[in-house]
Amino acid sequence: MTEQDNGRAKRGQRRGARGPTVADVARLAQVSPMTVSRVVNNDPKVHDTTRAKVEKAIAELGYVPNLAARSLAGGRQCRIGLLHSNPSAAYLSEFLVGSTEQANAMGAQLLVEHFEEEASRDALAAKLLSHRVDAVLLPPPLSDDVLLLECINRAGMAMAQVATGAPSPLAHAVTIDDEAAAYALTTRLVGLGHKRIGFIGGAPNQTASALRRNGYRRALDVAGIDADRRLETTGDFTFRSGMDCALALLALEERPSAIFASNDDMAAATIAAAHRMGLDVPRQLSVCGFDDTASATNVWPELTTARQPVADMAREAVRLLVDSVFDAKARTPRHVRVDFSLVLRESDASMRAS
Amino acid sequence: MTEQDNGRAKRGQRRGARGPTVADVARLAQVSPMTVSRVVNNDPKVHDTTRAKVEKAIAELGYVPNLAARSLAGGRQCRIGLLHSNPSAAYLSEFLVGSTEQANAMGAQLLVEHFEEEASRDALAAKLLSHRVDAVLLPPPLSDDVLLLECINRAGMAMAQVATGAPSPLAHAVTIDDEAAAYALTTRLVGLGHKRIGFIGGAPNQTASALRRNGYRRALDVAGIDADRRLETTGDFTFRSGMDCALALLALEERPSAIFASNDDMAAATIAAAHRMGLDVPRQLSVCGFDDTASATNVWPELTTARQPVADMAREAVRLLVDSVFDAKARTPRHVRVDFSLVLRESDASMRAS
DNA sequence: CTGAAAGCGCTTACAG
DNA sequence: CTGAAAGCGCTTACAG
Repeated sequence: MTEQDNGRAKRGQRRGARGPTVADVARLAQVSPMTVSRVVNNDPKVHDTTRAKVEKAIAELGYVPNLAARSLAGGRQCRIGLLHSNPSAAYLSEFLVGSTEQANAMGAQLLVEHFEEEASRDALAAKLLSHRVDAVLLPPPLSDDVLLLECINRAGMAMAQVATGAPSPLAHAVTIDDEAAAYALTTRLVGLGHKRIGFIGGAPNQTASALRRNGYRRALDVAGIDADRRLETTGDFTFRSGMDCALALLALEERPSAIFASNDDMAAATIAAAHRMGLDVPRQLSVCGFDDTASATNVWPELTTARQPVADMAREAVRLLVDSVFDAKARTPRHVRVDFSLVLRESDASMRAS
Repeated sequence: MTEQDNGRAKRGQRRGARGPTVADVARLAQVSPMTVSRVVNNDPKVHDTTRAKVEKAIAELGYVPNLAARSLAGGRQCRIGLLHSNPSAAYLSEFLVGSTEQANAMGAQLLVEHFEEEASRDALAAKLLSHRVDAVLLPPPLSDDVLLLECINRAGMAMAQVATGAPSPLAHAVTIDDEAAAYALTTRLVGLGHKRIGFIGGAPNQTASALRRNGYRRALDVAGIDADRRLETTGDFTFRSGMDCALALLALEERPSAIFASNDDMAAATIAAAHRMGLDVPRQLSVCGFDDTASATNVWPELTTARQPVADMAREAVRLLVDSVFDAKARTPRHVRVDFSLVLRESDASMRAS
């Protein structure tokens, strides 16, 4: 040992231990770093004996791969831009939880960006590109913005539309069967004896709105109830619009005995409107919502509604995007449909002696 | 050129262009990569002329630093664990938006983890550690979980408590002045002529609850109104608890003419309770909330409330954490207090001929 | 099925 | 104020 080797750090040398690396694991398992990498990445070609040795060493050292090194070496980095403009905080919250979770699990980076209707779509695409975004996640209502889809597609980024009623050939899509869910809920109201069932539609620029309306109409049709167009109103998914529609419906000469609102916020508003007019829910008016967000249980009585698994849908969409970024074969747009369910609470009841 | 240099890729060579690198910028600007790095990282020692040249080259090439390479080389990686158990989706949504935004801006990775009261704190700390989490972000009510704070502290991770009433010496804290906000709101009600003002407190295990109660009491005291303990109730920040408390208050012999609820969900429930009893809000009952989350505008009438800038508070907390991970000097716990504001809407009114 | 070499894009630690 | 060298921890592209 010369004096120079000693005492002070060598040139170019770095400080600080930062946990075990592939090299440490390789040494302990008596294999090459390459083999450790294979085990970590589930390469099926590794021999079982070797794999066991490596896994033992990994457990012993508490090895966790360094994501930064992995994405640098792999040349693969996946940045997903999550664009939101959704006025419903309850929806967005669930969506964010699901998507961040999945993005972390898959080693992707999530950039959350607010997008205003009035903003320029081209400027947005340019911004995403400058942030090196590979793929874009679109919750409603942006999942239905055709101009935006085209713009992002031109910029060469992959896309996933969540909860759209009109999956684009340019994008992945994750949806529930909105028509069937609305049909099921309306049929339930019919089953409870309701014949005059009011409808509050969602924003016309969201394609799912039309599907829900179709489901409502079909249920009435199947039940042999004559459609009365005066019972159909159109809101925009906000509480305020729900209030307006509900007041209009309740002011009708022949007042409906039940109202199906196309989301929970508007259903909550319907209950508020009923109370405002001195009507008891559900005794004098049954109300159903849609989505089963937090709003469904932040009213009294709590809402009977169709549950849309928002967090799961966000996870699935992230999975589709990450796969298409990392694997060219997964680039073909896929449409995944997940199950909805009916959640029965206290806002609806059967038509007895009214 | 030999035949071998040509035609096929050299050994060890990687594929695909992935955007300009420091080397590209350096070449164009005719400086070393090192200088480019300095400019990008705002090193003040770079000469202005040099800096200008480099910045021009950066703009020309549209250079964006590769975060993976940066954190690998820098040896600095910052992973922040966001632990949540908040039942309020409206609050969580804002919190998530703010924290993800800031984490991205600072090149930190955010891991979002749900934590149940019943779960083991030690197991949680172990899990965070195994995910290489450097710092933990705690929104309420976890920001008040002293056992959790101790546990995370023992594991050596930095922490930030958001919206706590009791900043720990072990953690950073970002708060508003809850006492002052509650005082301001109650004083407003007094100014409107109310003398019997009901109070719905938040969960007793959240320290901010006591502060809000103190503010309420002090306002009455300053106004010279005798405190009547029957007007004080305790909820747990959920809609349901707000409903129970409001019904109890409205069943009082001498009914209050105003109710101040410690968050918006409970205030919304108070309005529902009033309607349920046939009382007009605000004509027969004034109601105030706290937080100004989405719930404040998802009721009719919309709530007068104290605005807590949740997203900004989350951003500030992330900033404190990232700084303490990267800079030993920033490790000393800091307490940042941000401003609240009063948002006046339609749920309160002056006491006229009742 | 396994390994040796080179490289991903940046920054640290020096030395001028 | 600026630069040459080495290294961060992993994976790609080969070659056995």
